[in-house]
Amino acid sequence: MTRIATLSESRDSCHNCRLRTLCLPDNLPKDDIGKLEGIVQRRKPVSRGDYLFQAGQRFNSIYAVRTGAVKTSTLMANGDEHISGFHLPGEVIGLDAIVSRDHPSSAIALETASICEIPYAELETLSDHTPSLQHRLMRIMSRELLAEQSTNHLLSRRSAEQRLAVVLLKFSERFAERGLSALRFRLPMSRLDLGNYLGLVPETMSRTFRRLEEQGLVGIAGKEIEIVDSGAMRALAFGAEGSQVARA
Amino acid sequence: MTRIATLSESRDSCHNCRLRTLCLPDNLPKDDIGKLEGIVQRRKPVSRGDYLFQAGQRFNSIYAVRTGAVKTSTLMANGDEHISGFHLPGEVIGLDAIVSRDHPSSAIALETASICEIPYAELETLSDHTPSLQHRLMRIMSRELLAEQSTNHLLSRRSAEQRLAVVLLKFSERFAERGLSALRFRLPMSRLDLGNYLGLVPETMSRTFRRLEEQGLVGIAGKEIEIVDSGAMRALAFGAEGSQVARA
DNA sequence: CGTACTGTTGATGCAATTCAAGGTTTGTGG
DNA sequence: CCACAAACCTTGAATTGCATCAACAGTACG
Repeated sequence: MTRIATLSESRDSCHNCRLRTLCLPDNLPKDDIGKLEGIVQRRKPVSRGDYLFQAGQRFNSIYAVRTGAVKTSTLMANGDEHISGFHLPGEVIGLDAIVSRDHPSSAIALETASICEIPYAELETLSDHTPSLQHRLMRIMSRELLAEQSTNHLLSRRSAEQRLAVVLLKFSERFAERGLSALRFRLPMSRLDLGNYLGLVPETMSRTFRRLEEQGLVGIAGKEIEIVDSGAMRALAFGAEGSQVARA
Repeated sequence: MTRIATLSESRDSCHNCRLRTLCLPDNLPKDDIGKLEGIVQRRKPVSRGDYLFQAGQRFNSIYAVRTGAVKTSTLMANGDEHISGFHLPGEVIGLDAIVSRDHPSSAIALETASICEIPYAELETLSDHTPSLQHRLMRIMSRELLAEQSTNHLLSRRSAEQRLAVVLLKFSERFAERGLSALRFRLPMSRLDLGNYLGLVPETMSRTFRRLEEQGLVGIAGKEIEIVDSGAMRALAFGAEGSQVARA
């Protein structure tokens, strides 16, 4: 039951993973983390453009991002790609496949990434008699649901400037949660991909980035982003007047 | 363990509920349905406009729609309502609140509705030693995730006509799943609400409905909808050369 | 060290919003 | 059952924000 950690296990273990508070192990008792570790497979790093899985492929595992970044996308009837999300370290991918036999979307590495694979059958068996893990899974699903809702929200009747402001602030938050700077970061995806996600064409992305820069809200250098006036950004992103933090 | 069903229990029980294959009891062994029934609270019907719960309120229960229809919505920073979904009999509401202590959105009856309330703490305790229920919950969450994704998809770069066609076809499907006609049905929400959900202004809704009717795709009489040419509807909704994106 | 991908800029067109006003349905109390 | 208010829905005209088209400049990389 209690496994003796070898040196290499220790370096890679969920116990010591910097991301454990975001990922599956959060709130699990030490014993249960050990059990989880028993079924997690750490695969060799994937490179930019590699598929973790493809749409239509049989669902076997869910995946947790350890380093790097991943996008998930579906192919629409006319052959166009629709990007449904970007996934940073600590996030779990593939949960939308549990209900059917097959993955509804593809997952593609945006840059070199290391990934943990968790075979779902084994995870299910383990959680059958591990309430803490079960509760954690429900909470993660609920979190994903919230994230999707907020994306809906984002796409519904907002201007290009607002969409970009919202998404930049959201990335800022997500980087901060991972111990990185909230004010200076590097977007892992192309403008094309970000535009696709936001429902905007690349030309509009370019012009909108420029407008935010001209207004002194952000600094842009390729994929490097600096949030210059986060108050004004928040005001632009969420509603007409005043940054939302202004009210008690 | 095995409960003797009284007459009134029998009429209202999950065992006999017409919706059990859509709702929580699906795929559960008889015994486990019995256990589930032990914690389900059937409340007196709510009327149009009544809240099941309000955004910000403490999360205690999830809710299943038995009859009628419900919308969920959030209030945006500027005071506007944003409708995040419409819920028909057999669907479960409130799953987005599991991760936090509070409901992120409000649930409001669109018409007289009867609702089953399931206290979440009890559901969690029960599922701790009821794998079938646990698996069912995960599958329902996964289904919700898919539904949200398809809403994102819908809002991302599609014309008003396409959005309306997609949403009408989706309602058609959902009514059919519930044993109602797929070709003639009554939308439970106002055009205002449907427009809000689709990210369209009421004027646009009105014009778009009319255009679909003029093209002979649907028949419209207030909230009564008839799908006249479902092939053409599908072509418009998911099809190749609708209006916007026609490339090689 | 060129080929393909990604990003930028300007000119033009169009779909959906906005503004304005009138019509219709729904619900409520007398 | 009617009267009346409050929603809800429709129609037309003017406006605008984003897409499209076209051309070109970086940049990444085999």
